[in-house]
Amino acid sequence: MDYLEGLNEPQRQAVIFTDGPLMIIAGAGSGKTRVLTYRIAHLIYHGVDPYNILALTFTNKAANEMRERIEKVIGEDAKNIWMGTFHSIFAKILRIEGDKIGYTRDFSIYDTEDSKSLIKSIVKELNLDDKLYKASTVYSRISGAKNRLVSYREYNSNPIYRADDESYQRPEIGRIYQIYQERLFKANAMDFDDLLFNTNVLFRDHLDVLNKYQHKFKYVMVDEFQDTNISQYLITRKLASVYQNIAVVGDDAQSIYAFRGADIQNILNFERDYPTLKTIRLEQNYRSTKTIVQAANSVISKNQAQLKKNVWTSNESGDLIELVKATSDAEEGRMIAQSIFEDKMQFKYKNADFAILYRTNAQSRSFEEALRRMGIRYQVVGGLSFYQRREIKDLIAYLRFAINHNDEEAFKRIINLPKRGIGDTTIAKIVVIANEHKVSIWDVLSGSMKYIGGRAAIALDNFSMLIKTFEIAAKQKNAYDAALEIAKNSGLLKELYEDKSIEGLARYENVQELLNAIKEFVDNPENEDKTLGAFLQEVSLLTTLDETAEEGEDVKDAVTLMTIHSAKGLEFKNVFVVGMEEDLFPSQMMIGSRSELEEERRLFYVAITRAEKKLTLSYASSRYRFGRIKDCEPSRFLDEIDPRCVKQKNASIKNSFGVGEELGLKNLIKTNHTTQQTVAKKQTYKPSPDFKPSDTTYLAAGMKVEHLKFGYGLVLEVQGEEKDRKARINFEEAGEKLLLLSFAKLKVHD
DNA sequence: TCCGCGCGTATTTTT
DNA sequence: TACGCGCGGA
Repeated sequence: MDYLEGLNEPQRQAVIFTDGPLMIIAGAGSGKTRVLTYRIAHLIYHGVDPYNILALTFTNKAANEMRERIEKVIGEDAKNIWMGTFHSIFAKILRIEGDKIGYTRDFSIYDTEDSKSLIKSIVKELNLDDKLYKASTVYSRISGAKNRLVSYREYNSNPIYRADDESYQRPEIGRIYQIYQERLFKANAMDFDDLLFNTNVLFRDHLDVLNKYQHKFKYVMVDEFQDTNISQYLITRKLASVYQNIAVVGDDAQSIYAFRGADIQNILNFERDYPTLKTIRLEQNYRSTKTIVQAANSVISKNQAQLKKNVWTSNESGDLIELVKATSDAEEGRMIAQSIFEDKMQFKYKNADFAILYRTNAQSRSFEEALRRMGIRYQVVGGLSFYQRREIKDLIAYLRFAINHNDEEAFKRIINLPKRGIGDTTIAKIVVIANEHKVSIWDVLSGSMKYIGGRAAIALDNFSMLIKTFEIAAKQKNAYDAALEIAKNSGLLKELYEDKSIEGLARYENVQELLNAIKEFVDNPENEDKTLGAFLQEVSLLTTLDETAEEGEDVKDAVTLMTIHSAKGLEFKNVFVVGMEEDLFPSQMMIGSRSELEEERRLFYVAITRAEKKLTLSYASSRYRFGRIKDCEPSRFLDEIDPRCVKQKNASIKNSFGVGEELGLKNLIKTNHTTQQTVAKKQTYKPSPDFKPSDTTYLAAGMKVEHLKFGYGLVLEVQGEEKDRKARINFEEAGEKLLLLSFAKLKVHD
């Protein structure tokens, strides 16, 4: 059993303790994946049928990686392990067993966009105020309920929920929830949360089914246990209740998905539910330098809610953490890019040894620009997924509708695409009629003469005939041939082809790329089922993170840019955690309560612990956000790091003069904050009530800011020694340009 | 029904 | 900024 060699004692324990409940508390960098991999290999090596193993991971990527690693140890058998995300595994089971709860195997999976769109239509139909009942608010409320296994019936019968909603002036959420659920069901569709919720229902109401899977999954493993919600926890508990061979691996310090219903409470419940539980702590960090581990520990120790553990390392001390202060987001980008460039030169690093981590996707821009300018290759992970692009969603909607004629959201997307002269009025009418007559959308469509009549009926009739041919294609042909036929005959491909704009060209190529992906799916010998339905199943649960994993063939040497959330589970030699500013990180929306702040702190902990050798933290003293410049304070998290781990590196310019104060411009920009909207609209500057003439600011050396105009940029008309001088300052680069101005000033004095 | 314009407003993380 | 929505004209 050579795979046991090289493991430390707790790791070895975690691998060989196979029978009975086990909880592995795995600190960052403690070799968790290795342990999980060997554990599964160990089971199979000792005669356990891979088919009896269920391994639940957080991302598809994690599952695939683990499968590959297990394959290296035990070979082909690894293919038969049931390994995947909660959502994909239970979607698979629901495909098989869904008929018992009223779904067919072709049910659609609504993504968040579909769900919100459905909520939007319901709010409209109920004539509710869509400002009050914003789709995102309603969605998160419903989602939260489902993750706690609260059905709409309970929601509506329990006065607590209603009282809560009423306190926010939204008493109708329960009603929307009910209609939303009914509409999903009618559409033969489930949203993400339903995949878990309905699995719970299935196992609760159909003991024979539960029994079948309880006996099938003799060994259950859950990775990233700290990120599971109640709904997921209950599923695993049920599944493991016969054999009790359940092993969970997690780190409470890395729980960063509470916003999605993840509950650290699960760890505590786990101890309560399994009195014979064995707990193993993996505390030795193999990844990072002493400095980084120490910094991470010092930060996380500020949290009250945590399990005690002592992460340590025998690695070398390594470099101090560098703290970079920049004056603007643009400068931050340049400084980081410069730093990467220098480190590459000095230490012969590859691009791929660097990662830039940020709190929000929108922050990637300044780094992209700076890296591009320096000719450093980079890849941005996350953001808008390929499968979320409009044209891709459009074609997929056609494919979905060909298979599931009741898919309301797919229907709404494609019915008038390309234009068929069927407008919003008709679409709304169809939906309303379907609901009033208690028939499906498809019934209304195919019987349009009866239900609608008139001119629209002809168009609808043609459409339903078209869909029927697609249905036949989907049934008789393989996924690729069917998709190609649909893309062509729907007119979608033609319309995109005729759009010769740059975006249009890109969209056409994207659709081609989707078709290629379907072709690959069909050609892949590992896929037995080559139907369109099978492809859609694969695709509906893919995320942005999975895409980069699949592009593995042409791995380019690139700096990685991504959010901290996406970085979980990854490691890089050099990590930059950027935008370390109060309100940005921790995010201003998150610091309402202690627990929210603590989640942000865990996020910071995750960021720090991605680094192996060198960690750099940066922040800007002013930042361009949402079309305006904002003064920024350094993040409180910076003060929480053990000061012995940090050394400062200032922007060279920033030292000489503070942008705002020195030039008096801070006031002006601040004043402008209060009148932002007006300014943007009228394109002229309107002083706010507290803007007194005395606020007119002297730049220096007789340059007087006489007049301010805000439009696309900030226009300063400067009067003084150089009477006619005007400086046009683009908002985006204001920080930088203002500095240039002050340089100019100095030169005058010379 | 469709299209374009202008306005207002939202800004987190992802299965 | 950038996106979505509503309104008005064709």
